[in-house]
Amino acid sequence: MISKLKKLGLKATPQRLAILKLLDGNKLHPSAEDIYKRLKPDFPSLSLATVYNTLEALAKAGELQEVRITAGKRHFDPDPSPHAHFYCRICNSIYDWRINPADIGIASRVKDYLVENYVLNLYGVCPGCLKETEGGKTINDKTLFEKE
Amino acid sequence: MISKLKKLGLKATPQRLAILKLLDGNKLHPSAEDIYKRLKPDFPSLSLATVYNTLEALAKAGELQEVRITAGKRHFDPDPSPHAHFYCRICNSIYDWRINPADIGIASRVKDYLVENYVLNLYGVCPGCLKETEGGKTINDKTLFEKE
DNA sequence: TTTTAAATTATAATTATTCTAAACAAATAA
DNA sequence: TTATTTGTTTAGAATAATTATAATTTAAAA
Ligand SMILES: [Mn+2]
Ligand SMILES: [Mn+2]
Ligand SMILES: [Zn+2]
Ligand SMILES: [Zn+2]
Repeated sequence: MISKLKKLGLKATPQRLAILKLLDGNKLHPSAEDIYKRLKPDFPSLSLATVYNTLEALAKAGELQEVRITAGKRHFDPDPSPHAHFYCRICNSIYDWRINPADIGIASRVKDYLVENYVLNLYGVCPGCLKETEGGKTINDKTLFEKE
Repeated sequence: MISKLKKLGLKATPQRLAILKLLDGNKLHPSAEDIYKRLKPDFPSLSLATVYNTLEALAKAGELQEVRITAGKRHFDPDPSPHAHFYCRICNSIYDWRINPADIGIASRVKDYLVENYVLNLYGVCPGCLKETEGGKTINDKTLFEKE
């Protein structure tokens, strides 16, 4: 992990190592503040600005991706590979949603546009929250696409 | 247009009519401030808060959709039907990108998730800006998907 | 070690958006 | 028509996430 930072030309500071360790394999898509609050007890001197600085450096290096799926807040994903995200409006969780880019059918639609990147966000209710409501209030069980 | 507002239970104020008129058929996906600056000369009393209020009321009524495709700013689209958007990093324009939802292949992937909505944003260079650079600096002409 | 360039920190600034409460005006009732 | 009600507009303050600043600290090179 130290060598990973050095490879990127970044100094291996304790703060950065702690952030990297927290993110490693993390599927929760935490916000900068999530990370800050989680590390602050073990790192009383940690500044929120450092969290942002580190996240930006890692993002620029292609080591993580930013996820903009909610209104005002960015989330961070240690998996930089292209994949979609699902946001549950009940528990506010973000789930990975693996879609083969070819299946989205964007490549064939490039027309005269140069497509360099894409973001696919899905919104709805996750399996866990759907179970919670079974037997209770009924949730509309039509998907957006069934409507059409 | 007056009746449209009344149908939604909204009073037909001059401000709202001006905003509706500006948006009608508008393909530019303006921000709240774009709208404000555009109308301010003809409406010296207009407040930015009114623009936001009106946009929120119209969005809630399903008469328009919000487009979150850039970092810190929302854009507004008088076309509430589900469609994707393309953001050109050169001219900062937002283009409509019509994709048949069925072609995205999300419906078949619903697994145990209830999918109520989706957002598909594309990023790159638009045809006009591609032409500008022809003969000049070369832009990487591979799409995201050709890489894979 | 000593040096130095980079990183961290606390705090201020920024930016888009939302809130507030007083003034105003459209719709309705008298 | 006039009065009343209720929703709307307005200016400006407040908020929230993020970014900038400048002094201090520290990792790593010399
Ligand atoms: Mn992810
Ligand atoms: Mn559009
Ligand atoms: Zn959930
Ligand atoms: Zn362009």
